[in-house]
Amino acid sequence: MSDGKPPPLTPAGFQVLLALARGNAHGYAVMQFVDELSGGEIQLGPGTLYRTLARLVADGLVREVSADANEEPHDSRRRYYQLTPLGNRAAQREAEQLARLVDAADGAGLLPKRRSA
Amino acid sequence: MSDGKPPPLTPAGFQVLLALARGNAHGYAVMQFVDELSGGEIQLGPGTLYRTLARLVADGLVREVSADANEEPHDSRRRYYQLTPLGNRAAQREAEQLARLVDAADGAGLLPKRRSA
DNA sequence: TTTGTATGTATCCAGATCGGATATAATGAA
DNA sequence: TTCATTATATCCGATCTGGATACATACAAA
Repeated sequence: MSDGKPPPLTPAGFQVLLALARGNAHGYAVMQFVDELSGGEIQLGPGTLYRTLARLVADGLVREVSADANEEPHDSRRRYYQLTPLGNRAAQREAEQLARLVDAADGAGLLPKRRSA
Repeated sequence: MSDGKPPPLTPAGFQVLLALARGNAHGYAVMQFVDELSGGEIQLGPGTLYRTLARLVADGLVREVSADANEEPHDSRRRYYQLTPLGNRAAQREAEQLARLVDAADGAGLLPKRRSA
């Protein structure tokens, strides 16, 4: 089985998993998603991106899949990736961890007007 | 001035700033706070902790202060730290960044029952 | 056809960061 | 005195990152 408990995530690793949680994507699209979501403040860069993808595949959190056919012109360079069940659980764990952090930040008055109600 | 825009934060750096946002504290207390907040899943360890504190001080995000006198027995080993205004802004920025990430994770269905309403 | 630009993946390197071990010392209780 | 806990500090190997570089395909324009 590729199951058990997921290995610890790096910050870049979570960014990639989060992008893939919205649907299968190829590397370059992941890069753009991260850039847009952060308003340009976080950028992966090719080095970190493809290295991270390779590690996630090696750890069983992500797998490569053939183009979903619903893609338009079919660009032969693209390599698509998909979350595995293990990767999904890892992303959930990390998201909950981050949510706890955000709650604490909110409680410390670091956020404008959040979930205080 | 120590102002301008705050330098980028490392994950460990934010953990420390978040702990200090709740009030001045000494290093060991910061370590325990991080451990408890994460339910034991994140541990700083002395190496990362004191190295990070030194860097934050060097960057002007944190300053050392004398024991607040409201402390009980007065342990001469303890060194207390306090957020600077710059450090507070850096923590705010990072907290907002993380909140955006958590929102995205929620939108992708990675969180149990969050702010979806 | 040729040229040029954007897209897409991949690897390499120097520097930054981290976890854990180790060292040292003061505190407080037995 | 003895001992475990608290507290700070430094060192080392391993990991992670950003940016440069390289290379190839797609596509539009000339």
